[in-house]
Amino acid sequence: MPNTSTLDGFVQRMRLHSHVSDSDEAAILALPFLVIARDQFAAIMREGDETEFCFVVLSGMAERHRLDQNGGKQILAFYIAGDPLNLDHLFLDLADDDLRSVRATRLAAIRRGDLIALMAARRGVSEAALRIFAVDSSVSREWTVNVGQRDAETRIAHLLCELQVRGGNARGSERPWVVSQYNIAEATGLTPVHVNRTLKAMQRRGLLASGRSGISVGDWGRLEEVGGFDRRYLHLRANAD
Amino acid sequence: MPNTSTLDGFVQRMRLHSHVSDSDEAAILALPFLVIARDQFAAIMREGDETEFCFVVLSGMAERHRLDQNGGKQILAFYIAGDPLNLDHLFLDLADDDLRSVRATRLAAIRRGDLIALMAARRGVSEAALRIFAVDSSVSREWTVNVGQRDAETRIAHLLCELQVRGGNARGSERPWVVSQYNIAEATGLTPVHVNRTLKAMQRRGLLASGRSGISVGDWGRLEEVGGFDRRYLHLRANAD
DNA sequence: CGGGGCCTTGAGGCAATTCAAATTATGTGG
DNA sequence: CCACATAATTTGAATTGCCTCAAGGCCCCG
Repeated sequence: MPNTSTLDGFVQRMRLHSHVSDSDEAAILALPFLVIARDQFAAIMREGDETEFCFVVLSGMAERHRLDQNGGKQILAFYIAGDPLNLDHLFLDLADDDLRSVRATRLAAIRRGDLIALMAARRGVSEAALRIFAVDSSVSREWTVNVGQRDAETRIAHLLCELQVRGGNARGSERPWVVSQYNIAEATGLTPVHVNRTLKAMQRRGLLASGRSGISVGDWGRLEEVGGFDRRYLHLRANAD
Repeated sequence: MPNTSTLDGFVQRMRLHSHVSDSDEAAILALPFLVIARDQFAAIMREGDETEFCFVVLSGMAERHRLDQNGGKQILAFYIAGDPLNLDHLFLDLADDDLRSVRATRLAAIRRGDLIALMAARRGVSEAALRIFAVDSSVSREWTVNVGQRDAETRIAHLLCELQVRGGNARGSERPWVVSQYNIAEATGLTPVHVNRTLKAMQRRGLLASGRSGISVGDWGRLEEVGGFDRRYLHLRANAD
């Protein structure tokens, strides 16, 4: 279990994709940061804001979304403990998306300049951070495929598989998801009504199970199959150390 | 007009987002590269390939796509002259998407190690390249919004606006698009049949005009409006120098 | 015990798909 | 430069997956 008062989870996230040396780890843990607490559905950053901080989830969950002209809202990413929210802001001066908490959440706010300086000083940190950035862009493209090419059940199954695997439940534990059906709708480009109907149908067929604290995996193998889920796009290392 | 035998276009692309010094420009132009020629619809890289080269479009057009289980194909990006195709491959060892030419295309293939070395040696080059990477990921997210939230006409209008602006036709010249209706369908998550019907309807209303060499802008202002197009996500500098 | 999220269900409508085929461009070899 | 092959666009008819609108039920929490 990562220490949720430090950047330990950030290092663990890096280790999903990269080798991180002990000295690089120590340097990351020595980064100064502010702890930011947010209630459910609270803004972290807004489109157009100046990019001063990079955020890392300490506990809870956050999302990135973009609004379009017609009032539509598309969630573009979910961030769980250890995930950086906005590495892109290391290279851009203005935010192009909104960042929001999905539930009560604590974040580490690292000064952009501090992280840039550390990356300039330490090649290993730079590579690990940029690899996360590259992986996140791969995940983002998978979401485009999800909403562009797949029907409702497939979209939902795929999203739920991703959340399980990223959450460390490699084969789909019974641990329930903590996203609402509204969140699923906003992430998959469906209406909440249709998400509900589809989830119900998936429960009836045993793909999903309903516990008291939310929906959980019913049959992981079939869920992966239905979702067309192939975790290669997550670029997980074979042997995390 | 960029010199299509050199990396001049790549520097120009950088200058859409960043200031590039003369010495950085000279260093980029001095990078060794191979020229790769491809006919229409020819593979440049495949998912699973090892990442040895970074490609830059010298002339023509390329795309990135991903296939899903059900045979669906989602185009995730179009690349025009000056655009790097795969900066993500600087940080990953295996390709997660397919890269293909959209028509007859010439590419510069730069050894990954050469570009990494230049970026390590020159902060300005590193910043300019990473900023392109960040902008491309913003564009990618806009595509997710496009297929997730907008109806057929809006999606198509938005895509066409983006191609006009990125192609340097700031206010929508009469220069026709060079993508086929199939390409538009694959990029917008629609069927070619429906793309065709929608394009026809847009022509009837004067949004688009049909010349002999393809479809072109009819009414740029209304096209932007219909597409809900706001170019901020492209992160273009106010004054390109 | 009452209010506000969130989930659930029903009925009807429509945007986009599927399947099928005709027409128009594009290109190529004789 | 024409004949033929191939690709790209166009049109029609029928179907459907998902949306819209509307209302009711559950459960947590003050």
